[in-house]
Amino acid sequence: MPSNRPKTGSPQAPSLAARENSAASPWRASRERLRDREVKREAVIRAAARAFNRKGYHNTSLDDIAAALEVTKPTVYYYVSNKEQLLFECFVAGIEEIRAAFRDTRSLATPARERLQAVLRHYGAAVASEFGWCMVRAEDQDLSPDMSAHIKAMKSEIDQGIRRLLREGIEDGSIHPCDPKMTAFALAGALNWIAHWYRESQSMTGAEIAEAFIAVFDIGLRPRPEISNEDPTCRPVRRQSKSSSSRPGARRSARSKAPSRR
Amino acid sequence: MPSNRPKTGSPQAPSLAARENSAASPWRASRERLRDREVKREAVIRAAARAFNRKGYHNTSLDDIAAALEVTKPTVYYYVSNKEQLLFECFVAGIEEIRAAFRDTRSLATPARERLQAVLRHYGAAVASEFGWCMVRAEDQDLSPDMSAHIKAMKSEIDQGIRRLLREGIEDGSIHPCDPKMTAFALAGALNWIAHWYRESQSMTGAEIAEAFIAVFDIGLRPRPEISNEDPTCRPVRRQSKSSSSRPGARRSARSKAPSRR
DNA sequence: TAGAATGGCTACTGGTGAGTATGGTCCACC
DNA sequence: GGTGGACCATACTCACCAGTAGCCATTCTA
Repeated sequence: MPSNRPKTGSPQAPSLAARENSAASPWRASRERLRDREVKREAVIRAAARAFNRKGYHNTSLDDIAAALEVTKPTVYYYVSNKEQLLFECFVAGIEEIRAAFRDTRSLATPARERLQAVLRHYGAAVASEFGWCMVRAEDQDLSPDMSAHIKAMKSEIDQGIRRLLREGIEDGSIHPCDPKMTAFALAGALNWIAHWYRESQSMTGAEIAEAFIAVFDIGLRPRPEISNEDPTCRPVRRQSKSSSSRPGARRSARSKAPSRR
Repeated sequence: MPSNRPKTGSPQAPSLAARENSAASPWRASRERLRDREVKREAVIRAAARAFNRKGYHNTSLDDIAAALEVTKPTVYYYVSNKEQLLFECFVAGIEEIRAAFRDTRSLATPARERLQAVLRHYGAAVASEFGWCMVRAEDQDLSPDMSAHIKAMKSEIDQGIRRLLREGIEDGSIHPCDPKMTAFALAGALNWIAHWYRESQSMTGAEIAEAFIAVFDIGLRPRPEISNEDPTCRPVRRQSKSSSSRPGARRSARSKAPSRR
């Protein structure tokens, strides 16, 4: 195995994405004697994620990232070794969420379809998160073979996890027989794509989008005589601000004004 | 409206993607007195698409593209005005396929669900084509506001087309009531994502992948008592080379030990 | 209080790649 | 047999940006 495999910062840390989302530069706090290298390092990574998200990896210079933090480029290099590593760390921060989702559901005793849905909800939330762009778009071509291999392995792990849940669901009867491989591709693709169009300004959260997608995948397009429009799983997604009338086809009963949890 | 909207080369040409796929440089032919500016221009665009596809937009220099054609950079600039336009042209070449699919199906008298499926089949083929990467990945951030707006408009047109088919399907009863917006996102996302993982070496064509996805979307994950496993729509996807027998549906096929490519 | 970390800055290097100035060659047509 | 234009190459310019050298200030430690 390669001796210089990329360091993941603190691999066992609870997850960068999970922390509270302070947009302010911690350098100000540093001046107030509060210094914590790890906090700053994470701020660098988070700033990078935001910049990549907004302008793309190649259109973001380390000067941009430094400027966002009100420091200079060498300061950024004080916390990360290079730009590539920055992308890698963002990727890891994003995917860690999904891996956690798999760990959490593994112990549940529910049918596989429900466990799969729980995973997909987390998946959607992760993709719509600050690190979603990096997780989804980190390209082989932009990374060294080492890191590329790492990323590929982690992606494959997620893919295999979904396939496994599908197989289990087919076995326990909670999922209609299908080709696990292609189905996993379709599910992951739909969710990954969220990173391409989702902006935080959107009226829905990532989990809500995932919920809507799950409904689509669950029911399917072909009419289901056994499920009425009243079924809550095919309710229209709720919208917060704009055209509140989402006029979903059919009677109107389907509206049901999804009880706004949260 | 902006005076300098990007020229699309020959907008009414049958579609660049449709032509035969000659990998050879036409400059050799040129030496043999056969000169056709348009043919060369398309060769440039196709070479660009191939390079973008393989290495990404930012990792591809115009020198690379020129080298692939056995010419020099100024020659490339003789046919296109800049790199950005190259990306734009590739995008247009890809999306034109999908627009054609909508035009073709518009006249059909079949239920909307079938028309939608026809469109999605074309969609999948287009995304897996040489120009798929460019179509799917052309980023706002890499393009001038002008071109970005153009691309956004074309993408929106496709999106709206899918939503319309969904609404029609809900109305004519061929599609189970759903939220057209989110469903369109899910469908398009799954198909778009093909561009991220598909390589021509794959054993399936784009249309075959689309077919498999359609089956997933059509039936849904939740078990359907009214559809047996024998139903052809939930057959495992056929593969060409390896297990050549398409061995449709049925018991053990569900496992299908998805031949771990590579 | 020396001196060692620590954290940050200014000011650079070196490479890459988009785009161009200029000029040569071949052909068509007069 | 010369002239103009289409086509393509050599050989640049210029800007941007990743990454670094070296120095300064502050804080911690002995």
